[in-house]
Amino acid sequence: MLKIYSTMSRKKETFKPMQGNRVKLFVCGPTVYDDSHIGHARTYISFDIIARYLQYRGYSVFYLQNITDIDDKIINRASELGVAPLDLARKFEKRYLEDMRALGVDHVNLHARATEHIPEIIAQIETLIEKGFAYETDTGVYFDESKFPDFGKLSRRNIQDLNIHRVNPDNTKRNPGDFALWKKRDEEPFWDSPWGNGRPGWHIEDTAITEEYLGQQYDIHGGGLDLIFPHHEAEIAQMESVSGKAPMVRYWMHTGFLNVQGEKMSKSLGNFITIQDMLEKHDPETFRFFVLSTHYRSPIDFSETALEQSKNSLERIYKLIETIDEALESDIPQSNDNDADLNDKLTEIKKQFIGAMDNDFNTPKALSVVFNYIRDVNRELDEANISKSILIGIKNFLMEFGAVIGIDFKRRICADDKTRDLLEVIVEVREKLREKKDWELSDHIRSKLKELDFILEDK
RNA sequence: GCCAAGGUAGCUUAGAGGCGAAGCGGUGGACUGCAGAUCCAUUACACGUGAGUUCAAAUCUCACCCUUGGCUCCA
Repeated sequence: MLKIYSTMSRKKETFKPMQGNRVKLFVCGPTVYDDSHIGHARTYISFDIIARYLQYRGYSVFYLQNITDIDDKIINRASELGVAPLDLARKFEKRYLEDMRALGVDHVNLHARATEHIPEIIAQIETLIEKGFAYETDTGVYFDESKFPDFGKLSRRNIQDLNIHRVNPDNTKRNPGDFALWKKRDEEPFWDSPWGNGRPGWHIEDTAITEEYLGQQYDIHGGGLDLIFPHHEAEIAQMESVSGKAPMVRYWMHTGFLNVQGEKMSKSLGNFITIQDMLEKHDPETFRFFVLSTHYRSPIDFSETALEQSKNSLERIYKLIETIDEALESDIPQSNDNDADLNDKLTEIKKQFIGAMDNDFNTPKALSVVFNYIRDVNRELDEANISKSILIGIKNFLMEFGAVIGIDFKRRICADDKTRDLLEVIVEVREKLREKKDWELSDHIRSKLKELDFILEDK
């Protein structure tokens, strides 16, 4: 039975989709004004694994993500660079999508741009005005926080506290905490609206997009911890006011922050790492493993040593797959007396794996289950007490596990055909030397190959 | 100030009243010409401090110490 921790209740709740086994999942996408960083990667890998696991458990998942391609940050950055805001947004959207592909994050079914949903945004704002939740001033249209008493229910704050902290109150607003639905602007880019030229506020694009594709109520809404307030709070206020229905979503899921060597990642500290920077030094698989070795809600600390540990741990799984493949090509028996026991064991491990993941996607626990099993399998292999039929079952399980965490354990071979042929020749020659017990020269070849990043291991 | 999350072996992380965790790393052994991988053993009487509840506390309660984060730019 799958349980999901919901930020709304601050408890693990039994997961039950609104509609049979269909899961409607929305995760807040990036504002595309700069390259994505490894914190984004953490969040989107986490939700990628969550979507994958839901599918593994038999749910039919529709995973929707917005692209915020109109926003003050985009406009500011574009004017610094002297380019058109929408051109800048397209450029970074493209880079974002490339980064995600490189990381194996590929379970989003639909990306929806804010600027392609202006009519839906305007319609929602009109409804909010009609229902008395929003009002127009000289500078824009604002959501009237005082009309939505539930404001703050997700972040557990009260409106009084919030009003103290408002930094630059727009003095046309009724309450300091009221937030913009529509900003009246005559500078590009702007769209025509019932309130004149302008552009949407920050929060409205998500509710317009989710209402369009998922409806007024849906199953899971995800994002980084930093979005709880004010972004998700504003979304709830907008959507529940528009629809008159609550809750807007049944499960609110938030990922913890990624820190760099114990500190928050920020440009001023000089520890800001983009996904592209990170991928120059590390495999995407290593980074995915690093992400899933910590629970998605906990903070995770990025460091070179942590990545090194992840790389080495991951190696253990690759190694076992290789060993199994070799065993399958050898002349071990198709089946033996030990099969029944080992089959039971495998069934038990699968159960434990599902048990771990069903507990709010506890990937570290799932890993420990898998690693425990790997040691057992290695022992059986060492004792040569295992049949082909069992090995096939084990390999299938490992590959299935890989599919859930988004890592293909079939090792990628990067070398081209010619290089591979050349390596074959070298290995063959070295084998001859070893037959002649010319250890000095064969060790020399092995160490030279290692300098070129080819690891040669004798049986 | 207000609100969170956390302090578990050398490192990274799970667990959340009884059955002593997983990986990485170190050391020793088996195997190997050597190395690597693998296995075994060990590092390891693990749970921030002090009190309390309990037959039983890493887990519950209280106090305290420390760390990090949020408080309308944020994944």
